[in-house]
Amino acid sequence: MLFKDCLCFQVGKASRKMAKLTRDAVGPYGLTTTQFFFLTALYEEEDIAISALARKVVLDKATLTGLIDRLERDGFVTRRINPEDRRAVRVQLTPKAEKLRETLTDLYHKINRKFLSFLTEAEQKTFEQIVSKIENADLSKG
Amino acid sequence: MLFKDCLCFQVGKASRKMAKLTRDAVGPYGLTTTQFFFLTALYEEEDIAISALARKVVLDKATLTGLIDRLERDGFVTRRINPEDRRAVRVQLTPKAEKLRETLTDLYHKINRKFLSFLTEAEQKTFEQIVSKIENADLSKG
DNA sequence: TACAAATAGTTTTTATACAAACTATTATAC
DNA sequence: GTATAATAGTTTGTATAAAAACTATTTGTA
Repeated sequence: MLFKDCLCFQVGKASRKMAKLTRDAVGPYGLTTTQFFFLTALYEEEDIAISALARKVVLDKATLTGLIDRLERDGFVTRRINPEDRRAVRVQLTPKAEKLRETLTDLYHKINRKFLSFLTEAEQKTFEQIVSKIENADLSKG
Repeated sequence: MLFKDCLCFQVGKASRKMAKLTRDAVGPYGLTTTQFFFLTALYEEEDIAISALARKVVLDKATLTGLIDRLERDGFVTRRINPEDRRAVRVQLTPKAEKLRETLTDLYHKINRKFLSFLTEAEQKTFEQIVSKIENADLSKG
């Protein structure tokens, strides 16, 4: 089996390619791919805890600390401590981010439609199955 | 369309998951996922130029500089300037890496077999099509 | 042959990404 | 009611990952 046929490598390669295409599309708004997706998740559900966001975007909470730091620095989001649980920090969209809501949401849908347009319906379905199988994968067993 | 259905996000999520599972498997050998795949590529074809390796693993040459730096530091590879073209640098495996060749190659095949075992033959085939389509994707057109 | 263009790698800078250790707060157990 | 465990985020350290600018070398060309 050759290196290029490795499933993990192929997924990584595809991921980098898609991230790059996305970055090219969202760069003009001063955003990286990850920042763009994070904002999209926030547009969907605002003022929620960092831990909830970490689960939603499937990234480590330590990764979110830095991500939110930079988005806060660039004026897209704010942090507010939840007075009912002072350990928990909630993230809010700033007016700057609200002003971009429609534009970025449209762009998000446009990018995704574009990616999906490369695949047939059957491929889309199969792909979701594959992702869900990988999600639940466990190398240690068997 | 909800955030979780985004194709790019799903591929990224799958990629991170597979990289993590791989890391858990190769960590005991003092290697990261990327280092492991890079070594695997070298086991397949040694003493080739960095630019050729960059094409093979589909990473930027700047990324390889750091990757090779660390593998050199940890005694897995060496750099040698090609006397026929003194711009070009070739990468060699050290005795330490050679000693691990069979073990790591076996592990590589084992991990990949495991990942593939989660998918049906049809899914494997479809998956390759999808990756190849993404590879050639272009968001700007259309 | 001299000089521009191309190529190969590195450096610098920035942004993920995560493990492990840490602080602060809240929940639980006794 | 206090010690302990659990939870929420941050900090620290390390490793990707790539864009842009840079150096060195080679190639192409006039």
